[in-house]
This record gives sequence, C-alpha cells and structure tokens, in this order.
Amino acid sequence: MEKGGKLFHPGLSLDCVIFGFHDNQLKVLLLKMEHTDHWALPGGFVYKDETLEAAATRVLQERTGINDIFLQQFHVFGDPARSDRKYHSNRLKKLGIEAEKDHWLLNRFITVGFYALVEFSHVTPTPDNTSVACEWQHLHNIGNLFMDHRQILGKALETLRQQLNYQPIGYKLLPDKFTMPELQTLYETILGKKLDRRNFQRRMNSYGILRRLKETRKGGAHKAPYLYSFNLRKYQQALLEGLQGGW
Amino acid sequence: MEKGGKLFHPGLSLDCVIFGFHDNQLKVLLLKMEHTDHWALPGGFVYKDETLEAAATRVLQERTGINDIFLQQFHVFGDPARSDRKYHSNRLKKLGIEAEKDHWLLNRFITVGFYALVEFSHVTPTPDNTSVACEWQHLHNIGNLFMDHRQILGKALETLRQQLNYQPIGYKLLPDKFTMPELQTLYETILGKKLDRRNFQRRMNSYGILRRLKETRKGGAHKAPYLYSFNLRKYQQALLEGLQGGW
DNA sequence: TTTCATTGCGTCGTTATGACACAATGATAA
DNA sequence: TTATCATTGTGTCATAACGACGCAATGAAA
Repeated sequence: MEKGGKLFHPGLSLDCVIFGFHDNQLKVLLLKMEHTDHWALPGGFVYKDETLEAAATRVLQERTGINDIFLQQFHVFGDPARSDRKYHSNRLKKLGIEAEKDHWLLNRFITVGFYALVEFSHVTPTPDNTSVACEWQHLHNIGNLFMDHRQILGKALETLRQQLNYQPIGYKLLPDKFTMPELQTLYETILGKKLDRRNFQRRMNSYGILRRLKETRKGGAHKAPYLYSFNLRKYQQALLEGLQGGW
Repeated sequence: MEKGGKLFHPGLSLDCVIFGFHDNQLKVLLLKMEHTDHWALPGGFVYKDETLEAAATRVLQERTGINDIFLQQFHVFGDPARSDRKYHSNRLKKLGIEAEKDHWLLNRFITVGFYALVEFSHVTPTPDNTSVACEWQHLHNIGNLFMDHRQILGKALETLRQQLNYQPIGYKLLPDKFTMPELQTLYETILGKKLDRRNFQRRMNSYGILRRLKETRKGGAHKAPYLYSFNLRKYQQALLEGLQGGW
C-alpha cells in the first residue's frame, strides 16, 4: 500500500470479469467490499517489469486458485472521471496511512479489462485484502457494482458474444462431460435469446467438435440426456475458421 | 519534451493505425523517422485529464487534418520489453536535453492501439515533430516499422477483418460514390481472399444498404460500372444485427 | 469497325435453415 | 405396479441461401 508507487506501473490497473457456469446459469466472481453493499471485480496492479497478461494471471490465481487460466484482454477503460478517489483516500485514512495529496493510489487510473473463463468446480473463491467476501453471482442478478465495473462487465459480455464462434468458450466454461441442453443453455445465456432445441443439436453435431459418450446424465426428472465431451483437436481447428453460420 | 512528465498520464501512449483506400488499394498512414529507414505509426500521449478517445482524436486531427474521425480502440500492448529506450535517450541527447535516468520518456510505456478509417481524399498527411515525412503506404508493401508497430498493425488488420460485418467500414473508407468492383476489392483486401464477383454483387444488393445511382464511372477501359452510394440509415440498422452470412 | 476485358444479370443444383411432428425415455405420482 | 408427463433423440419438409458458372451488353483501345 505504501510502496505501491515504487513497485507498480503508475496509473495502471486491471480488472477481471471471471465467468463460470453452474446450475445452468452463467455466473461472475465478485468481491464484496467492506462497509458497503457494493461489489467489485477482482483487480490489481501491474508490476513494473510484468506483462499485462502475467499480472492478470497472477490476480486470477489469487482469487480462484487456478494456475492455468484462460483469459483475454477486451477493452481499456480510461475515462478521467472513472476513479473513485474519495474511496481510496478514506481507505488510506482507515489504514492509518497519511494520504498525501500525491499518493500513488489517488491519481487517475487507466484500467485494462480482461475476461476469464473457468470451470466452476475448480474455483476456490478467495477474497483479497480490500474485500470481505468473494462469491459467485448470477449474471442476471448482480447487485451494486463499484465505480464503472458495471460498464466493464457489460463490455465483457458483449465481447464474449462476439467471440462465441472464435474462442473455445464452451470448452473452457463447461466441465469435461456435459449434456446438450447444458451447452444450449450456455449459448442462450451468452446470446440473450432462446434457440430451437432441435436445430441447435443438429448444428452442433454438424461441426464435428463433439463426442457423444455412452453415458447419460441420470438423476434429473424425465428422460436422461446423453453426455458429451469436446473433441479438442477438432474444436480448435474449427475455431480457426470460426464456427460457420454463427448464431 | 521536458514538461511531458507533468502533463501526460505516466507510462501511457497510444498508437493509431490509419486506414485509407485509394487506387483500389488499402493504405496505412505512416511517419518516416529521422536518420533511419524506419517508419512509425502516428502516436502520442494522453493528457492527465483527457480521455483516451479524445487523445486519439487529437493525434488523428494533427496528422490528417480531419476533425470528425472514425476510430476504435482495439488492443493494449504492454510487453515490458516493447519500449526502445535507446532511441529515446539518443533523441534526447540530440535535442540537448539532459537525459536523466528517470526521464519520463525513458520509462516503460503501455500503448493503446486505435484504428481509424478515413476517406483518403480528405486527408492532408502532416508529419509530427519526431518525423520527417508522413505518407500513405500500400498495406502489402510496408517497410521497416519501429518497435512493435508491425505487430500493432497486424492486430489492427485482424480486428478490421473481425468487425467487417459490424462496423461501417465500407462507408468510412470509400468516397461518397463508388463502384461495386471497388467495394469488392476493399472487401477482398481486408479479408485477404478473392470473392466471386457475381455472388458478391448479389449479396451486397440483398442487404438493401446500397443505392445505385444513374451515373456510371466513365474513363476506365472497358464497360463503365454503375456508381453506388450507401443508404446510411439502412446500413447502420443492418450493422446493429451484423451483416448476415458473413464472408 | 473490330477486339476484348469488364460489367450486369441470371440459372441451376446443392446445402443450410427455421419450423415443427412424433416416438422414446425415465423419474414421479397414483 | 402402472399411468403420467416433461424432456430428449431423431426426422421431415418447404424455403432460403449459397457457390459455381453462363451469357449478353458495354465501351475504350486497337
């Protein structure tokens, strides 16, 4: 906190939108802030000799426990008015740090937005030293967000939608074995619209990127759907050209 | 040069890839650097109270003379090794500025890449104070580029390709009146592949975003092609959904 | 006046798409 | 044990879109 000015690249931060999929819902990992009902995206600063990607990877490792994480830079947020200097100066005061006017945290910050795709069950949510909790929240039921984090989240989702045919989004978000309805719900959530069940299945199968397993998912009421897994080699090859047809 | 440290956001720059279309070729506006055969993307720094977009707009205005320019942020380049500190320290020496070790220009810089689309004939190329010339270069015949500018250009082109169905790329790059073969060549250059002339025309017409004029383009050898202009209202409406089918 | 590359418009067979029908499944309730 | 019923697997069908290609019209240059 005191040495940050010497350690970090000045006026630069990053924020991560961490997506997970569970209970047939797209979720985002958020940090609950102290003394308010506000939530924040996991973020951090960039060491002076660190790449942006390394910094993001480090932050993501700390919040999720996952080392090898899929992430993509998607936008820079640089509005001069985006910083909440009052928050930082209050926080410094509480920490007993004399908040000189030119304290490194009180300057303007540009932030680089990253989105990350993780397998929900592999994550161990871990708060950082500015937060009191780290929890998954349903994408469509998110409370008050800090600063411009709502805007950052929105842009991340928009990017996810655009890259659906070019990034291994299903592969990174779903567990090894999943059902066709689960995959479809994921697509529907990201796209924000309903898709026809039968046409979805036909198209997905036509790509040749799925392997249908002998097993079915027992346990739910009604007919047990087959389990699928990705044929990773073919998936990646198909993504190079983009999944044809689009959604 | 001396006061930059106080005026600008520290360790932050931006670089612009300015695309234009002329002589049936996609071109990029570059700056010729002094004393070398290297070229550089037009770039600049961000004032402490300026948005990134405003800074890019300012830079673009200075290099092209155009005020109302179309630009899009596309990527941040943050490799710690990307800066060429030797270049800056030499330059400072030549300018007679004592290059203290902690001179603001000698620190690590993160740069935000913007691409801009301009109507070629509206541009008045103007060098900045670090360059001896400002010229259009053919996209496929570009000389040595400074630092990581080749990589930045590559990423810009990749982004352009991805956004072809979502941004008014034809509208921003072509003059008010243009022929179908010109539009097709633009698409072919961006996509990097040949398209069937007749199918291209059919698809373009089916979008309903073009208005065929009564005039033809006389002067070239062979049959005179019709001139077209964009129906801007319909174009923009179609872009919201993305031009269907893709290329 | 002829030549010829280019342009405008159209054809044709195939494939992809959207909308929908129907039987099979399997946990739950009767 | 049997009936129920939402859900799943598979298929059909008419239409639209697509890729490949043919051919006549044009207009500057030979």
